[in-house]
Order: sequence, then structure tokens, then C-alpha cells
Amino acid sequence: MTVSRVINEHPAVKEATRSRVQHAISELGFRPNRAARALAASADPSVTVLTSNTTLYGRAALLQGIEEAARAVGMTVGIAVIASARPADIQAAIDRTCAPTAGGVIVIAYDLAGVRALRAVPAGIPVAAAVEATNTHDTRRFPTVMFDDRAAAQTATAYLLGLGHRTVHHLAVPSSTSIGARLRGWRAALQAAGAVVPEVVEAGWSAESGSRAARALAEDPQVTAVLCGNDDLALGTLHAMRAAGRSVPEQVSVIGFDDVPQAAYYSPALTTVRLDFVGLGRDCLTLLRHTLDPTTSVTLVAAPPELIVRGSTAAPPSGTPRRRR
Amino acid sequence: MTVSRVINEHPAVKEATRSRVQHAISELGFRPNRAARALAASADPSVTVLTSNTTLYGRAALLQGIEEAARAVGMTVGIAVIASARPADIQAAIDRTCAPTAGGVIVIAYDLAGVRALRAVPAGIPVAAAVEATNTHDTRRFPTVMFDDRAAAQTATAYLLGLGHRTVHHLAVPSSTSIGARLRGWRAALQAAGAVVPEVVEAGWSAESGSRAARALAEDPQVTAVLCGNDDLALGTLHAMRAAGRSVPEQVSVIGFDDVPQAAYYSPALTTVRLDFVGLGRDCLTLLRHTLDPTTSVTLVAAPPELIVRGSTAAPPSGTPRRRR
DNA sequence: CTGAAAGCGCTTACAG
DNA sequence: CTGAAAGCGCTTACAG
Repeated sequence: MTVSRVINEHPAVKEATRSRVQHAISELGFRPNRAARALAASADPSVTVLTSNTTLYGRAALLQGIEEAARAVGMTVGIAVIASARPADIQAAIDRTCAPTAGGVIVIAYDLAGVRALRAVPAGIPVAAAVEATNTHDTRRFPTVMFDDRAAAQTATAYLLGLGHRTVHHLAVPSSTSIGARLRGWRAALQAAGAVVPEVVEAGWSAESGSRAARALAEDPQVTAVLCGNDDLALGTLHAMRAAGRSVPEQVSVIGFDDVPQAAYYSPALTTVRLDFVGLGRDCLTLLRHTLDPTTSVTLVAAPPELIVRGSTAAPPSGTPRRRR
Repeated sequence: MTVSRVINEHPAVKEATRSRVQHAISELGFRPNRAARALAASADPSVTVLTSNTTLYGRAALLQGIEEAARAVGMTVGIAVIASARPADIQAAIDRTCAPTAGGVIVIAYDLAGVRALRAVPAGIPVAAAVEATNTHDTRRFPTVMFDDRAAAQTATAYLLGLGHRTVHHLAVPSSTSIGARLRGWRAALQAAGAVVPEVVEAGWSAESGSRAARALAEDPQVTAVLCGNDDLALGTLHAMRAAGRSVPEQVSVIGFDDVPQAAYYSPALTTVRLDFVGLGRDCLTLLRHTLDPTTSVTLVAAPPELIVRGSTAAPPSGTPRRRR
């Protein structure tokens, strides 16, 4: 029908007929059937995002950015959570989302489950991913977006060193690669300053996990500065320090990653590295669209990581402040 | 074909042929085309959730519950955010999600945009919603899930009164109805105790907004207890009290709503009303499935609101502790 | 228990 | 610029 043409805004339609059709459409309350359209065109203007979690700040903000960008170009967004990193769950997630007519897929590959899912996406399915910068393997094979976490961690660590701390301890979130980007930047800054590189403390993603893992650090009088893998770990660290009677920032400095909306209201207000997840999500959709249709232009918008200095950092108790390098 | 039967687990298939077909399927890497299936069956096993926000704790947890429950029964989940409460944005959201073949719709109607979207869902589309308990209008017309916020607020307020506070102030999140359920419970508890009912302080949803709105309360020596509409407002209140030099809980008690995962790590640890949003999300999907197919049973799982007493509440400075009623 | 036929509501070339 | 025809890959009765 001609109806199809006016709905799809085909140019070759006389203005008279177009408005006549538009009229009839609204008169009858006509709504096109998406399934039929997808079948006939053998493509659906949709993205589905595969992730192992939807509530952690980074993932949720990424999803927000993806949805905004998708909505702006008329794409529909689906979401499928990967139950675990076990092969059966990976396969189940793939089966649910990678049907032939399905549009594109975006996978949030910040953990093992995500990385495995990314690698299990069948050939022929358009895909883009948000990955850790250290995941060079997948970066070469798929369109990916990532932050320069290495540089960000290096900057944050150097900032602490510049304040006079002899060294900086690191409370790490789990990494999807053998060595996380943040960990790498932290280590590089320490080595560049000739500081000792303490053993990394491995933690999970939550404040609870951060508090538990930071207990040992709190009891060690040697630690005067802690770089945390995210703001939740930093909140947990603040809690552990308080419980151990060590004041922040007077005795111990703490830095987080993310800059969640609550960070400025913690006690003390958290110094942290701001990560523009919403922008990164938009970028990821842009990349996917470019894969779907190479004629679309790709201009990336995510802001680079930025250290936001607030109240949880200061010179060490008795340290001689060194000049910042 | 018989293939269709084995995929859909039709009982009337001989075991021999079934396994032969299964074999061929995995051999060829066959994946059914969802669009074709939806077209032919004129129904898609999917839900799309309509919400004005995906990152606020309550919404995100609700989404998590919906996704879990949907995944368990093989339904796909889509998400569409409503840009604003303006008619054009409401309509756009509806148009994107309520296509004829579309499965069900779940709308998170905790704010004006959500309520309007709910009411704009075309007849014939199966729908369920998460609403405020005070929204009796929509509760009568659609299958809905809600918390007993009124009772929860009443309990929390009575707890504070029982600690000896002469009255309790209320910092409210925006309500989708003329008078929010939490506000109503708070007022009832005050009246039941013969306490004066202070003017409500209206705030938004964020810690920032809570901090700003709580500034006036912090400067008023009369206020010794504040019931906040959510944990972010409570965090902001903690911040404002600290800035004004009023210690919590010694001089002022603070209670939140939600029990976000971070609440126990705030300083002081936050006393709050735990709301089982994940369970509520599961329940909402259950209701939707029942609408889609009345033969499915509906057993609700969400836990009732529960007051979690931590460190942000205590007796007022010089008040005479009264017995808890 | 298993196959042949029609049709779901669109889009895509192809004629006029 | 606008129709008529075929077909996308399934499911749903209907026969065998």
C-alpha cells in the first residue's frame, strides 16, 4: 500500500494523498505491527543490552545513556540479564536475545559473565560492547567503548603522592581481565615515584564488601592513603576507618571511582574520579548504529575521567608534603 | 512442520522424531525467528516497562525484579523511558511500546509522568502497574502492586515519638497523588499521639535536594526528628545537619525509606524502612501474566515494609523518654 | 502422531 | 507518484 510509504516517510508521495492517509490513520487509531514489519524487512530497529547486573551505578548509568540515544533515533531497547558466568546461563542469554530478526546487541563486559557473553554472540549479529581498557583481546574484534581508567588511576595516585603520602594502597573491584586497568595505572604511578607497591586488596563491588576488605587496611598504621575501585568500596572504607578510630582525611585519605550522585554527601565528602557512564552509553549506541549502517557518522561524546577533589583527601598525618610532580 | 511442535514442546510428538528434529536443529544452528512467531501467533511473550527513570534505587530494583520473573517464564523485557510528563512525550512512549503484537506493559507510576502513561495505555493492551497506595483511582482500574507506605510511615513516626520526640518533621519526596501515602501515615501517627503536625517540607528525590531542603530544618532548634521520604533525602539531611553543627542522633534523629544497600555504611548508619522492591517487581510481573492468561496462579512474594533500626535515631536531647505505645 | 495449506501484517521490488 | 504481487518465517486449524 501507499500507507506503508507514508508511515516510513518515503519521499515519493504526493502531499495530498499523504495527508489523506495520515488522516485515516489517526481516525482509525491505526498502529503498525512491529512484528510484521520486522519479519518483512528482516530487521528490527532495536538493541538489546546484555548485562550481569542492572542496579550497580555504572551499569545503570550506561543503560540510561543507551536508552536515551536509542530513543533519539527511534530504536527500541530490550534488556537481558546474564544469570551467571556459567556456560549454560551465557547460552541462555544469547538464545533469548540473538534471534535472527533481532536488531543489535550491546554487551556490558565489565565482568567475566559479560566478557563470555560478548564472545558467545553469534556471527552476523551486530554487536558493540563496553569493556575494560585492558581487555585488548575483545577490543580488536568488536566495536568497543571504554574509559582511560589507567590514566585516571595514575592521576589519582599521583595526586595522593603529591600530597605527601609515602605510598598508596589499592582496594580493587573484580576485573574481567588478568590485570585491571585501574590497578595498572595505580602501579605505574607508584613506580614512577619510586614508592613501594603494596599488595592489592581484592574486594567485590559493594559497600559491604569494601568495609570488610578495608578492615585490615584500617588496622595497619602504615596505610595513610587508599585508592578504591569504586565509590561503594570507598564508602565501605570510610566506614571501616571510622570503626577503627582512624579519621578521614586527617589520618587516612580515601579516593573512589565513579562519582555517584551521593558522593558529595558522604561524610566526609568523597574525593573521586568522575566517570561519564551516561555519555559512554550514548557512544556505545552510536558505534552499534555505525555497525548496522556504516553511513551513519560517529562522533563520541563521553567526557574523559576527571578527578573531583572533595573532603576525603589531605596530606598524611606527619608526612612531609612533597611538591606535586 | 513438525519442527514447530517440538520447539513449542507440544506433547503429541513421538520421542523418536522429536530427538531427530532436536538433532537437526543443533546441527544447523537453527534459531527461531521471534518476529515471525509473534506475527503468526499475534502475541509476543514480552513485557515492556515504562518508567520515567531507570537509575533511582526503587525503579532500578523494581526493574530487576521484573526481569528476574520474566526471565524465569521465558518472557523478553523491553524498557522505554518517558521523557517528561508532557502529553507529547507520554504519547511517544505509548506509541513506541504499545504496538498491537506487543506483549504486556508494566508501568512504574510513582510520579506524574508514570501515572499519565498508565492512563494512556490503549484498551486491549495487557497492563499492570506499580503505584502509590494513595492512587485509588488507578488501583481500581488496573492490576497494581504497592507497598503499605501509610502503615510504614506511621510505624516509623510512632517509633520516633516513642523515643520521646515531641513531634516529627517530614521531608517528602514528590507524590503522584494529591497526598502521598507516607505523608498520610506520618500525619496519622502524629495525630494519634496528640502531637503537633508541622508543615511538610517538599523535596525532590536526590541527596542534593534533600540537603538543600533540610537546611531550614537544621536551623530550627525545635526539630529533633525528621522522617525522610527516601534514603537519598535522609543522606542529604545527615549532610545538612552536620553542616549546621547538629549531631545525629544525639540532637536530631533521622529516618529514611528504602534501605538502599549503602544505608548501613552511612555515618551514622541509617535507620530506615526497608522496602522490598525486587519482590514487588516480581509480583507485578505475576499480575501481568495473570492478565495475559487468567489460568496462571498468582502468589505474591514481596515482603511488607520493615523498620530497620540503626544508628541515626535516639531519644531527643533533653526530652523525657515516653513509653512506646 | 505427522504433513499440506492458509494466513498473520507488513515491505520490497516491479509495473503502470 | 501509486497500485498489485510475492514473500518474510512462523503458527493454527484441518486432514490424513
